[in-house]
Amino acid sequence: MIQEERIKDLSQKPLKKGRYVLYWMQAAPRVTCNHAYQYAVRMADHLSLPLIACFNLIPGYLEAARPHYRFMTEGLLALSKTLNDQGVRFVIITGSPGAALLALGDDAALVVTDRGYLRFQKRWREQVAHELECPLVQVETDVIVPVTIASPKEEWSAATFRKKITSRLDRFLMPLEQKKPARSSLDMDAGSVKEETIETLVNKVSGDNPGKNRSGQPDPLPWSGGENSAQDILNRFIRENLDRYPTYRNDPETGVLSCMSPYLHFGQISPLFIAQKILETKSPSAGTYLEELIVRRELSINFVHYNPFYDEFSGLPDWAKKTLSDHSGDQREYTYRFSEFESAVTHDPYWNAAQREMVLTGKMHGYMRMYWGKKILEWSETPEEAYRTALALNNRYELDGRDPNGYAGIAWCFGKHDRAWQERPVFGKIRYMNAAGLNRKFDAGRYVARIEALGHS
DNA sequence: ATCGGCTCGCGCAA
DNA sequence: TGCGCGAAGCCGAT
Repeated sequence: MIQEERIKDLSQKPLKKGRYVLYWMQAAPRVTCNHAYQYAVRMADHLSLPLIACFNLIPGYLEAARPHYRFMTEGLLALSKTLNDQGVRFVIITGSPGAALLALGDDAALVVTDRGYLRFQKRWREQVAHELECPLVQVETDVIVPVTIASPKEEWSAATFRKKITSRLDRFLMPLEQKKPARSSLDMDAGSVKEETIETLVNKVSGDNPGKNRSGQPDPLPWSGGENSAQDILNRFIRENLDRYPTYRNDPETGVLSCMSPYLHFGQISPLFIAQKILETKSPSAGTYLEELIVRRELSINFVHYNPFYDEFSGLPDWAKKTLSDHSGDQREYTYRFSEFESAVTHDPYWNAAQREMVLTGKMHGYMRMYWGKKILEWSETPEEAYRTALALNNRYELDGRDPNGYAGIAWCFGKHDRAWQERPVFGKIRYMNAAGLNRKFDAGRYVARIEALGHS
């Protein structure tokens, strides 16, 4: 079922006479459990037209984050095969955002797309909606509950948001029927559009300079992209670790996490699909996992959607900005600059291990992310600088960087979605964390040893 | 080991 | 306007 609240006509233009329906697949490059894809299939069948799908690569991203680009490309390679099996031609285009897409859109009766919540994703869709001659219809599929339905405003905390979103699961946590289009588009031409072949893309990322990229991050990272990989990892998580999840999710040495965040970030798996699989197990641990997947994840989306300053210090709540500013001049026991944080050379072996885990694997353990962010706040000249450092490192090295969860996660370290605590130097009333806390939860020494071994292998 | 206090502002009842 | 509630941790008292 595709709830009408997921669907938004972005331009209110009349249908055009076209050769096909185009699904501009951007935030959700997957076939399984994709409301936007299913909407496009239905519209194509309804109009008796074939369906073509396209993905627009942004060149600027390429140089900045090679392992990320590779992960995405692996996903696209698999996706291309799956789409072809369904009789859908898949066109990959590059070049400045817009131009090639508009050319493809020239021959379309309508264009369907998925929804993103970050500034550039919104702007991009607005611009394309404006410039296309046919309608652009957006279908929201990377959330269980559409963002504006979950709440009409920026939420204060998980507590205020939880009631609202859970009350809407009845309607939105519903299976989506998977249909193939009736007509094939495999032998259609894409007009004047300059296409990238998958082979070219793979060569671009694997040909020159394998091993390490500019940032010192291994290439490839120990993850392979694509919806099949995502589903395999999910199945293994359910089989081996879901039951232990509530007890051990804060223990990086037990390794019980689902590791879905990179796949969710790139849209290679659907949160609805994950939630259904988890619920099917009837495991007593389902509730704890779904709290993270639904309440926390969609709270992050609520944050970036409603807060225009989601990536700056100024987006924090007033009490947090005030208390941090009050303590801006406090003496810091240690201070480091960006490059020192980046190369993991602080005095703290736990912090360094967390930073190295992120660089070496593309995914820092969730519990360490809190400690890591708190310490950047503690050891930077100013809270504003700390905020920039944490966000830049997160975006550069985490495979799930530049995700709503990343922005909300960093903001949380600085008080967002949290409460005030006993006032202390540097932090003010922001929640404090220290190394003793790590050792209360797990054997932090073993964690350090394991990460060091990773670096030498 | 376990427990209460720390502290804020939302959201609802009056 | 007032009050109950919740919140991914620390710290010190028991």
